[in-house]
Amino acid sequence: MTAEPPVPPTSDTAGEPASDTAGEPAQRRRRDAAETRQLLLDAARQRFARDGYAATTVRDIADDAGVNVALISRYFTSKEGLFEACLRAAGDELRRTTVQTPADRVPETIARHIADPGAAGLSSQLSLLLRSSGDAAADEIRRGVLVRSSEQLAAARGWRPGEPGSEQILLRAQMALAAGIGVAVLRSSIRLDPLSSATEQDLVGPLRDLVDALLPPRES
Amino acid sequence: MTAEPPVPPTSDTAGEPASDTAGEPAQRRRRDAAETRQLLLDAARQRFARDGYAATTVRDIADDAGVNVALISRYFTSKEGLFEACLRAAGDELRRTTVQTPADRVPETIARHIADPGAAGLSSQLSLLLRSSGDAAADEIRRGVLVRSSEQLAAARGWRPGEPGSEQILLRAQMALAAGIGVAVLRSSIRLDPLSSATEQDLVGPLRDLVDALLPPRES
DNA sequence: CGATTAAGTCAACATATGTTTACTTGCGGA
DNA sequence: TCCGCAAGTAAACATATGTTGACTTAATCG
Repeated sequence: MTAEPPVPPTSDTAGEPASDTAGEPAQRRRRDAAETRQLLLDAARQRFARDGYAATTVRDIADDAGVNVALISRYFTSKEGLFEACLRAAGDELRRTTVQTPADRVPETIARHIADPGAAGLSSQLSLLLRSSGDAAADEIRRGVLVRSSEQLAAARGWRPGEPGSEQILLRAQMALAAGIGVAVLRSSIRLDPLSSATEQDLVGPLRDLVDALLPPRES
Repeated sequence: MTAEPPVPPTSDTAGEPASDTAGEPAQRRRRDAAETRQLLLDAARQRFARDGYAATTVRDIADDAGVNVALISRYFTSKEGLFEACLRAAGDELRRTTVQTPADRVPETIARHIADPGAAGLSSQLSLLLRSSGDAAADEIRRGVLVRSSEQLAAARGWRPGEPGSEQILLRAQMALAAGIGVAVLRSSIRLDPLSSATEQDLVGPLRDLVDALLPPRES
């Protein structure tokens, strides 16, 4: 329950990039634990983000990935373990996406990634962040990701930890994050029109207005 | 599958108000189909909103309501049917809450209701709206509720159906709705601090900024 | 008061699902 | 080339869950 058993070399982003949609990638090496692990991770993230944790079965994930169900238990201990791995990956991806953006460019960056309809995009990662498995460990991971993300966003707009008046800024950053997540879900999972068919061009303006209103670039 | 069988007089908001939290309401008439139906509806909405559809079992709901499991099938045909009834109720409640607010007061109204932590509050109804059962009928109901709500909000800010340039306004209204839902979920389900411990006072300012930025009170 | 009917209970069933165990197969080094 | 071991497979198991049907109990009406 504590030790992750045979776990392959944990190389993120395996050699063969997972094909975007159905159909295995041209030809894959017939036996490659790292790649198989990654295939499972990608399939799981997509399912979990779109359908939620409980509605997703391990057989669904295994079929999507084109591998055997038992490998989920082997590589991730359990369905819970796989979910936690997805959350961790989402956290990494989120950090990788938004870190080192010039601070005043943050809203556009977010907007551009939210607009991306791809299954591997940030939109999918954001949706994942409000899925819950009921497991305490997973909840803790998700909370950590959300806290870090909102702090990062808040820091770009003048928030400093502990500084008395600036707690407001963190609160507003969390609301901006919540808004982004809400938009992502209504777009990709619920498919509400015209929101879901809006292009990046359509979204970037309103999203900038939203973020700037919550987190004014200058003083609060 | 099409006819809702014995269905009692469908009196909404039964005589005995459902107790807010655990513990049956003082004394209830021992056999009252309408009240039982309402108890189930309340318990189900709460569970569905907090935990999602698949993660909620009919036995959970029945236990919360203090009634027998079989009554769910009797009164709502199936778990799906109960979920659809919850969505319909959320739609009614949402309409009832936001209709006939002076248009410029909409953000405060929404803010005040989102801030309400009560299980019966609008916050719970909003959270419910992004839960999915995978069933097409339920999806259609939810889409209808979301469309009506966003159109109502958009209309308060100058949107007129079909009018060419005003499609923008509808899009922005949907983003505002998405933001509200995101905030509600992060507050009540995910419990992200400091967002989840913020008071109505803390929320109303940022929320007004958010709505006004997306939907300027005057011209677009 | 007695019978009729609706409201509620109980137990069982069929199935879906997470997980494990024993087995097979292909890869890589000696 | 051959052997050992990791990678993958298949089938079975235990359990949880939605639903049903037969039964019991309390209201209501004559």
